[in-house]
Amino acid sequence: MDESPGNGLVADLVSVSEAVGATSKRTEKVRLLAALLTRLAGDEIPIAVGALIGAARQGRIGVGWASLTNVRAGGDHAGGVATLVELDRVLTELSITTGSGSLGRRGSLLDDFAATLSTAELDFVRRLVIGEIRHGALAGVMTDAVAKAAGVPLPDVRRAAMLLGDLGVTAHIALHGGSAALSRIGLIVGRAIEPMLASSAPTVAEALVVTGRASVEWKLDGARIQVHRAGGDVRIFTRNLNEITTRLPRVVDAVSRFEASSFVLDGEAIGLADDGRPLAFQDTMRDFGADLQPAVELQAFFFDIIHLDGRDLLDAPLSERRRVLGDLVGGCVVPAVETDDPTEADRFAATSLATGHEGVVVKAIDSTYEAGRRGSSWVKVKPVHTLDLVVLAAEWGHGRRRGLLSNLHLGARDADDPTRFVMVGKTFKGLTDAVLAWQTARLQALAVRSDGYTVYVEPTMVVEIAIDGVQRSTRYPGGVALRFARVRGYRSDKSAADADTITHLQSLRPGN
DNA sequence: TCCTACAACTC
DNA sequence: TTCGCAT
DNA sequence: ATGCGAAGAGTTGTAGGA
Repeated sequence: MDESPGNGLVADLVSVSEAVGATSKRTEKVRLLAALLTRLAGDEIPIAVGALIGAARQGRIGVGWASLTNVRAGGDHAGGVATLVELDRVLTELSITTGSGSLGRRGSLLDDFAATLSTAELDFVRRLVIGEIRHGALAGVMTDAVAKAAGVPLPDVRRAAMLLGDLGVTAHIALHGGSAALSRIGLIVGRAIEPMLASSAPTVAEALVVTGRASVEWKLDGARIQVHRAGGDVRIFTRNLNEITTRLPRVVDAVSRFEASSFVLDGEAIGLADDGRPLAFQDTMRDFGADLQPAVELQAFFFDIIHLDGRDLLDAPLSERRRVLGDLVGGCVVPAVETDDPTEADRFAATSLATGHEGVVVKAIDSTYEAGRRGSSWVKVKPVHTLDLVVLAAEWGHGRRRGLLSNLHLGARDADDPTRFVMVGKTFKGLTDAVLAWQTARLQALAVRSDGYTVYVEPTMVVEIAIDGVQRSTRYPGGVALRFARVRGYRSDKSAADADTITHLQSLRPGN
């Protein structure tokens, strides 16, 4: 691909991105990127950071299943066709090689394009150029490089980037002001920071082993929200820092009455039925996703507070944050109990489930608010259901799963007709490389027909599938679909006649 | 104008 | 969102 | 321990073709 002679920045970006793409060693990437950062002028730093995050991983990226799947099956994760078209333009302006051909025709050359850069990278660069960039996915290598270039501790850079929501600006500050300048950065009410995330454990007892004494809290099955109020100005953000203030009038109204002048709250938006039980997730999302008419129904329940009246609470222990939270939000608090006793915690979790909620989150009682991180301080526990289902077909994988049959079509047995199976979902999760290789051979041997990307097989293989639950579906003929299905393992000891029935799955639907 | 495919978002 | 793999 | 890549279910909103 030819590169037009650009200015110094572009030339640097191109050469460094090529060098970075040529090595698979993370430390070497970091060294190269840091070296570039140290020789850039001030206002070049933010743009370079974003552009390089895209380029940094060039050459070791998958093919990008998303483009294909998006076009054919209506999936997502791709960033979309329009995004790719725009990015092609952006990258051309930056004289960064983007692979072969143009992207003028929808769906035509997406695979070639994605083979060169991942869609997530492209989206990151697009957002950089149109001014939406935030610290986010794929910033790991770059964060390391910024710390190295500035000669400051990595945690300082992470913290600042998290609070500013912008790694480019953070790099600028780090390179010019060092640790001292970074440490002066605080949370700004009105600007979203990355929410703290939770790991997961199979049981409450195991979660408690990780956390020690904990606040055990109901896990509500809604949408994560971060609510800022500065004086009378309320802003609400999603988990991915999208602003959705106007969609949640009831929440705006509620927090407007809290008696404080400024605060930042972390919580969940969810709809409740008249009897107080939570709406099905998809019904909460119907309101949450609707931009045109506001979701009057959805209300907020808060489980954390990270700022109050000029004081950042990020470094305060959870025990104190919960106290402050309770005083501020009153009844809008997520039910919680503080304990280190597995039996008591289990009882509390059972209450959550009995009320219709998802489970619990077990949070170390002394932990600070580690924004943007998925540490061990928060551990979620949800019940797992297991089913035996029949493999009806498998789709060829993309990227690192190219050449392997990956995504399984799962069917439940029709109790009345042993020759019929009702598809209830797909899964690609839980498969090790060894199982992937084995099933590729096995399923091809069982193939009855193939259309180039899906291989349909004799319905004889039984897989044990773990799910979080089932939901009503209009897509699948049985009216039921699996939620978060993953493979536990093949059950070669079982035949299709032993598989769970569609009737059984239907009985699992909420409301039955 | 209706309908479908796609995009962007939640989990 | 879950999970497996690489670092 | 952390980040990445594989790809699932649902929802609303919109561009564009019939």
